[in-house]
Amino acid sequence: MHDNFSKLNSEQKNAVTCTDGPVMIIAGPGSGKTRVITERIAYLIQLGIPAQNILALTFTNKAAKEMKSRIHRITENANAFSIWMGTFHSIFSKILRKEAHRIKYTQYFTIYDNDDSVKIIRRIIKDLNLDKDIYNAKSVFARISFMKNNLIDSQKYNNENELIKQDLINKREEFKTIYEKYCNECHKSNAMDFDDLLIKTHELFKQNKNILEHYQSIFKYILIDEYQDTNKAQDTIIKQIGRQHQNVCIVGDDSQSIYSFRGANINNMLNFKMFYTNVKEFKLEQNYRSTKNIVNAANSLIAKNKNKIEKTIFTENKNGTKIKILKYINDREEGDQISDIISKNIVKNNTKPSKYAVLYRTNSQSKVIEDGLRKRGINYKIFGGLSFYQRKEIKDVMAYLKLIVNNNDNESLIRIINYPTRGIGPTTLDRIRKISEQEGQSIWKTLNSPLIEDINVQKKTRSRLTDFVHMMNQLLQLTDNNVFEIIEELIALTEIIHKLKEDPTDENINRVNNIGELVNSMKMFSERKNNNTLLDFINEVSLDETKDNEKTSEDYVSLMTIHQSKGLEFPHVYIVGLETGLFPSQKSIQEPKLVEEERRLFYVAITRAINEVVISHATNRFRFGTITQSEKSFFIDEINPLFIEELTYNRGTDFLHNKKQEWKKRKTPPQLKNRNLRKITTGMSHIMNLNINQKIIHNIFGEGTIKKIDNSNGNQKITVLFVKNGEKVLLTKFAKFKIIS
DNA sequence: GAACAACCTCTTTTT
DNA sequence: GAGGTTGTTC
Ligand SMILES: Nc1ncnc2c1ncn2[C@@H]1O[C@H](COP(=O)(O)OP(=O)(O)OP(=O)(O)O)[C@@H](O)[C@H]1O
Repeated sequence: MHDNFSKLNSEQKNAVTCTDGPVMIIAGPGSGKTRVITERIAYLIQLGIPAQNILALTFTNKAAKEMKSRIHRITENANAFSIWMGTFHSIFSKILRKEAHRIKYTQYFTIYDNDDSVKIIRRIIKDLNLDKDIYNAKSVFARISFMKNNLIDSQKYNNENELIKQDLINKREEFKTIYEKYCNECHKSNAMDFDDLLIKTHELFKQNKNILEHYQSIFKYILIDEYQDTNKAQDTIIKQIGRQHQNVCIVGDDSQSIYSFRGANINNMLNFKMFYTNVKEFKLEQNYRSTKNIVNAANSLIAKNKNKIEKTIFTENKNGTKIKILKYINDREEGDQISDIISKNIVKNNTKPSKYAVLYRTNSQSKVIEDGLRKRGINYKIFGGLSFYQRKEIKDVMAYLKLIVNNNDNESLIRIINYPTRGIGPTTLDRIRKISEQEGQSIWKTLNSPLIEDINVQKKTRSRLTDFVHMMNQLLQLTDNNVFEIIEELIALTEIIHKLKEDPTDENINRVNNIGELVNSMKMFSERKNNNTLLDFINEVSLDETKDNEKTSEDYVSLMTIHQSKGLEFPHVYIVGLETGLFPSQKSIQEPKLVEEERRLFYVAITRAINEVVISHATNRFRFGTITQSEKSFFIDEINPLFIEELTYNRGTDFLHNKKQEWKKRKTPPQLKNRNLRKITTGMSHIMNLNINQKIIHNIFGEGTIKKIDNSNGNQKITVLFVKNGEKVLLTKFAKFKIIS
């Protein structure tokens, strides 16, 4: 009855057609999990299930986009487009806008990004006169975020003895106060951070039975991709909705769990069977994506992880070529040469740029690749990173726009009250904030009221304040105009561009251009038929959902972090920067658990490839304004040497025309095998002469006392209680520390 | 009190 | 390489 079924194997078919009741698919990369989800959606619609009753969730916007286009490919049914599909955050934000009044927000609430959140927390810490080194704003925020994602609010925190103990050890007695103040500040500003989008949804459903029932009756069929990366908040909301109809289909792979830093927990997936009744479980073992060599290499890598569900992953695809390991003298050379190889292969094999992807651990690595590709005139697109909308000048303009929609947004007001500079400095601002705090109202309310007369400032400053209020009031009138008119008026009234042009440094010219681009995109936005209000615009920007300019060509080399590449596939994959300290990250190296997660990340990277994987590393890298030396990542040596070949590059020769001579095989695989095995064993038997209660000083965690020493399997682990950072498990092989007693 | 320049600090990964 | 913080000048 359905053409595409011919393209499914029998297990996949079963998973697709088993539409009633809870279904769980745990399977390896490239085994068709996403395909099963998309086919299932098409199948449900074909069965006559109204599209509005289907909820399909993903973690990233890119995954959502990918799934939409896959559905587009397999069904002509126009209905398919009215399913609820998107990231958790975007779907929940829609629900929250609609129901905001029930949880004491208005539908115009602002969404704060991480920078906004950290700034607010920094301000709170300063207001409380706390030590900014002990209360590092970023780590306090990370901790708040972690708790929110685990549904621990500031009240529940009181019962979390373990967490309280950690904070005491870290000398952060006031953590709870900050947490409370932060939540208050957001609420008073009618603003939610990313995590609030989850926990407020949870709260909404918990407190309003009828609302929950309403959404249960809408979302009769729920499908979620990459379930291994759900956190507690997300898992709980799905349970709230899903328990009614039990038609929940989850798909995931524990070996691809790479988001534990934002609270993801694979136990959510593993416990699925306990919450729902009669869970049907499907296993997909055949990889349809990659060559045998790639599958084998990936298998040999992930075998090094102790923590995993055993799975067999095999493929019937052709053998393919070995993974190439390339070594360069520095990062510039790496970027340049990788670009060169891609550029030449595009010509040589007559392939499209879109068949190539360059993947990396950190966003900052994109720079050198970008330069190389641009130099050669190759189309490329960088995903993520410091996006356009995170640039200072754009955030400044956006802050005005957010204020127009939600004038209680303190954070945005503080951002722009003196931008462009208009003589309202920190002291004045502090006074206004104090009064607002006393009155229990937003800063704007204070400014826009007779209270402005009570602020203890000089005449001059007061008139600056009233000028500002006057200007803002003019802007606020524009709320319902079209977004293009708003931005034009905003630029005219604030003189932002005018002031930047007065001092035409390169940087400022760039800023003017960027603002120009923002104006352009708002112009395009304003020409939409619907969903074209300022609130819509801000919402899309905040959730990073901005539709790409249709104008840009589709044919480009993709540059992205491995995190973003999850769920995607490319014929040719280049993984750059495989250096210990970068990948795995310096911050992970010390804790075995984190190393395992990084290893999974590498696993994800390799398994994105259809035909070819090329891995590179550089001996010198420009980081932190200085050149740092780095060694080849030990992850490379964990791949069975049978599946890789290491090559070293001779500068100044031409790769394309005379491959054999340019790329000299540095080691033949058998030699390599022995060499590496020896290396790993010597590396492992790294046992230092240490004693319990010895004091050490660590390069990152500072002073601490050794509490436990574990010499089993030659890989010495020590448990250290740090004065400032609490207890950590370190591998002495990697940890940088000195013994001080 | 505000503005600007000079220093310091920190960069994992995402919504 | 961009934020915040500190120091100096107006
Ligand atoms: N039965 C099949 N026959 C042929 N090709 C298939 C089959 N099932 C899936 N594929 C193809 O295999 C590739 C991988 O599928 P898909 O992306 O759904 O896998 P996945 O399990 O979601 O992978 P990952 O977990 O790595 O994201 C896709 O190109 C898909 O079209």
